[in-house]
Amino acid sequence: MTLKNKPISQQQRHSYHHGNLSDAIKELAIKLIAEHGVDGFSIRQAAGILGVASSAVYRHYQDKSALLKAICEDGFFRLGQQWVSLIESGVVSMDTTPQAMSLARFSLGADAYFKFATENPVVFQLMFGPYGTGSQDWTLFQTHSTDHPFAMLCKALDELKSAGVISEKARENAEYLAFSMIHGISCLA
Amino acid sequence: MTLKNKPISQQQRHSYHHGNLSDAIKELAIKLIAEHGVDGFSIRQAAGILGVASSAVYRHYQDKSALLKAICEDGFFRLGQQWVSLIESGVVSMDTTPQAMSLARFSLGADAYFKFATENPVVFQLMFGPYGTGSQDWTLFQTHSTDHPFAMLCKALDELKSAGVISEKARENAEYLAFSMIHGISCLA
DNA sequence: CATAAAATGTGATCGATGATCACATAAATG
DNA sequence: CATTTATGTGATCATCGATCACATTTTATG
Repeated sequence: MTLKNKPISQQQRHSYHHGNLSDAIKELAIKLIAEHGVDGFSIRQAAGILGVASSAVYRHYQDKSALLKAICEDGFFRLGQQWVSLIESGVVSMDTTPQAMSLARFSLGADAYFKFATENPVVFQLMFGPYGTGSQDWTLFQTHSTDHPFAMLCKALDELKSAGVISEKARENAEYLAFSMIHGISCLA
Repeated sequence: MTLKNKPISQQQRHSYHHGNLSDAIKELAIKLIAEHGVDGFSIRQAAGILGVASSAVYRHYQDKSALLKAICEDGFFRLGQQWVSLIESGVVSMDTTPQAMSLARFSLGADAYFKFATENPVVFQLMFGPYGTGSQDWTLFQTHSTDHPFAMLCKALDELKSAGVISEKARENAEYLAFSMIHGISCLA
């Protein structure tokens, strides 16, 4: 969803319209889930804290699971962003050979992934839980946005192949193996 | 919990006492969760299917989460069992060197883990979800039973070190890395 | 600017759920 | 056989997710 226009910090007093309920409830949900667990989280309670009727939430999300899924989408988006910004931060600018470049880029992906998992444990668990990729549909993975972590991983692997760091054979379906390893490591962090 | 005495298949008609509600509800829960998801599962519905009052379930489990946690414990127990039986199946008996032995044993652990994940997707997801190791307490990991998968992994790694396959340095905290990798790979299967 | 349309929030309400209770019945024990 | 313990029943409560007609605010349109 990529953050709306209005400032979040502004605790606007009761003016019938909340102004940014769509984002505020996602933010609050993450906090509440961290405290009371996923199934300890209720839309009613969250709405109450925000000083809003629970039914108002359903203007923005069809469902409780839709809200949680939206949080997951945010997570994938932010993870991709952090990966990009890590690459663009110029850490690899000193390297010269394409081999070293592609390797560094790949490694930065793992770093971003790991960092995200440790800094956003709730969202991370949600992303790969029943509401994220663990859900029935894999739409969260099938996005073709170039910013999507999975797409970026594929690109990083392609670069590794082009640079000759890994063989054509090793490249085949390597995204699943690489993703699994990075994910597994991040899981227990 | 390791399976009670009575046969499960026997669909005993209404005799006030169910006879094996404790196990039957776990078994049914796994099926229902596979169909309707974790939060689509309700104790009432499950009890109804078993022809029993929902309150009866609370004689065996304090809580809904207690029921799910029990399913996770079963999962860890069975996973450990399958690992052991895989080792004892004699697949490695032909190898002679301790190096090859320890390596084979380690590899069998990964096999068992992967096999379990693919054959029991619901339980596996539960085991590492909010009710398993993802929950607040890590008691499911802190068990000192030698049959526990994590304990067995540590043993397998110790064997690798003793056999000289890996160095003392590489052994340090390797259980976390190894477990993470195996887990990550099994996750996406 | 006025007013219609769209977006957002309200309060009431429904059925289902998790959980607890006193009570009933079966099984185990001596 | 009698008593204790394990197990199941039905009623009940508060809470939840979700939907509804209606109210209010914002936005767009003539």
